[in-house]
Amino acid sequence: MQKKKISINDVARRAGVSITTVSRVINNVPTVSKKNRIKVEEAVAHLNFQPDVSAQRLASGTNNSIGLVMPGYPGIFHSFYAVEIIRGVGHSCESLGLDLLFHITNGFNPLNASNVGGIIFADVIENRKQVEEAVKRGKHCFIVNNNLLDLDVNYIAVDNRKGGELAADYLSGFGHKKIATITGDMNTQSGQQRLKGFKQILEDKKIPLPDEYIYRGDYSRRSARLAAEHFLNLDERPTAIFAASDDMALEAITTFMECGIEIPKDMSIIGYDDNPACLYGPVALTTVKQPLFEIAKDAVKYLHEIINGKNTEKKKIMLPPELIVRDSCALAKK
Amino acid sequence: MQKKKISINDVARRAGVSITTVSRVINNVPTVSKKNRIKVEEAVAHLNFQPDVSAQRLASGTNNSIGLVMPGYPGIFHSFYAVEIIRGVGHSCESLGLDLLFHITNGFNPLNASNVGGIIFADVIENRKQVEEAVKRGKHCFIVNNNLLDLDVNYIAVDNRKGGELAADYLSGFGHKKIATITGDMNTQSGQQRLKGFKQILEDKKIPLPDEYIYRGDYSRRSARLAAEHFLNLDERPTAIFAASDDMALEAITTFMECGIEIPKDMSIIGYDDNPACLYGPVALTTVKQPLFEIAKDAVKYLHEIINGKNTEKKKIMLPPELIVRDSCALAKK
DNA sequence: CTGAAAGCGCTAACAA
DNA sequence: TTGTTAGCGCTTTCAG
Repeated sequence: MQKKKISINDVARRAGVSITTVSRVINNVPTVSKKNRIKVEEAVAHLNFQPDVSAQRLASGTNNSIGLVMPGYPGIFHSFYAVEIIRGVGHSCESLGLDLLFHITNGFNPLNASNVGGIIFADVIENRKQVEEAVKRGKHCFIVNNNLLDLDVNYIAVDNRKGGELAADYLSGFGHKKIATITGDMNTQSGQQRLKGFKQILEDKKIPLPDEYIYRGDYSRRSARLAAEHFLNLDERPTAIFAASDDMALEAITTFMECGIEIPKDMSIIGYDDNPACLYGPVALTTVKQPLFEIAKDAVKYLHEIINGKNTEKKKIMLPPELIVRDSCALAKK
Repeated sequence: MQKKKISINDVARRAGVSITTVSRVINNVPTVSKKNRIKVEEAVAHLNFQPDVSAQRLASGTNNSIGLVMPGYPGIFHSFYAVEIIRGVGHSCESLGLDLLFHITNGFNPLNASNVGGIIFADVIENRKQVEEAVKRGKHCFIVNNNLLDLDVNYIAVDNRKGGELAADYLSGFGHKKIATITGDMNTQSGQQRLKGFKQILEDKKIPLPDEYIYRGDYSRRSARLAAEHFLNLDERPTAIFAASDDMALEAITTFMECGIEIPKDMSIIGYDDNPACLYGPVALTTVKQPLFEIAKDAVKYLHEIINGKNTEKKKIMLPPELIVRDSCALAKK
């Protein structure tokens, strides 16, 4: 069991002041005499006092904590995406002094969010219901990486469609006519949108995209290896590939190299993420960068403002991705 | 701003009962007549009522939430370790109905843990002070992956030393006499212990271990690549390598293969973690497995019991690692 | 600048 | 089986 809890009363008694004064000191209210402030601080230190957060919340009606809801589908935890979001949200909460309630959801359980001031949804996959629920309850929500356009809710995302366009545009600019793609998980908006953008550019440029050039991956390394093997077995091998994540790009490169294919001489590959873990591979990877860490940080920052009523109009933020050119793409052979 | 909060009083009024009865229904106290229970449930549903967690905690003196404190050093978030722990703790909390407060620490800020029932420390690196603080405050703590033997605190860990021994023993059993290692981060207990176990076996078997066979890595892929290059440049190249993580093992393999070295024919490599992401690489990796997910789950389970006073004696759990034999090691050449 | 007093929303005796 | 009542530890008027 816990040690006997020491409360604001104990501090007040020891400092010889009222509990109100102690409360003022705790909350940095300026109207406290220096003398009393010092007495209280001494007592706090001596008694090792920490205020009871539940009581503070109940009394003040505020709640300086936010929930991070992360879809729990297999593999998401080994994705660069999830990890960057957790990092960004975590760091941001820490620096703002917010409690971070972390929730892995299966998408079905209802969310009891009464003990958080607001919620960040890191992507929305099978848990749209939860978002709707939370909005209905009047909770402040912020969606990351998904624009639930039909819902009137704050979001911040990177334009995945634009990212797919960037990749396709870059590869076709090298004169490639046989461009394939390893898609991301098609259950995610990011996977869908990247493919959509990619397709669009090829169509615009009248570059054919046969079905066998679209391999449905799922962001896992395993799927990328299978994709690479699939492309290798094609009569008309592609000469360039857009992988919807760096992880997949790297695994494809490794697979190709094992078969004696040189990158980028024989095969151009572009990834997605700008995952630093892929910087030191066999070839420096050309990729599409999305500022995930920053997005997560911004989401927390805005949500915090919204919770405190400082920023009432809905945020709808769509950031552009950025092409990072390195060494994994080259001109198409004649 | 939030919608006006609806409270237990509103429910009671609508259901035509006292707030006590409502409270009983919420908490599944059996002594409520079926009729009243139904009335209350109707009101709860109709009003969309969710109890205020802060008030519940304050009134009941219980706290069904646990804190997960994760050291924030660079790279930990891209480590298999951190991710597995987060997954394990997260899933376990969800199934037990516990709130999970996630805290990335820099090791210096004091931890206000008054709003959690207990704390799980995922490894302890530069934040030993925080553990001592928490223990001193009478908080229930559970340390994962670190046996702070001098502190009387619960812990659950895998025997890293034993893991190092397993690896060294396995490699030397193939007749290797030139065995090198890429260590983990030497600021971590895991890094230190794995090296210690590794050294011990070589010493026992009278296999020399020159300084240049010990490369100080830090669990990053980058360090493994540098290590591999270092070993390649040695006059006396090692014929076998123990990498303190699968990620590093894989990066080393990739680097070696780029230089035309065949695995395992020319070089045996054993990793650590049994990271499934490394299963589908160029060579199936022989490795030392540690059940991280399970450890994290157990930590939550025990902590939960302890918080509820069901299990008072201190837990000191040290699990053995397990050798997983695949294809990346072979007999030393004559 | 300080303190008394009235709650915040809920739980837990206790009495009925 | 139900309701009354006294807090849980803190913040916040409002007088002084």
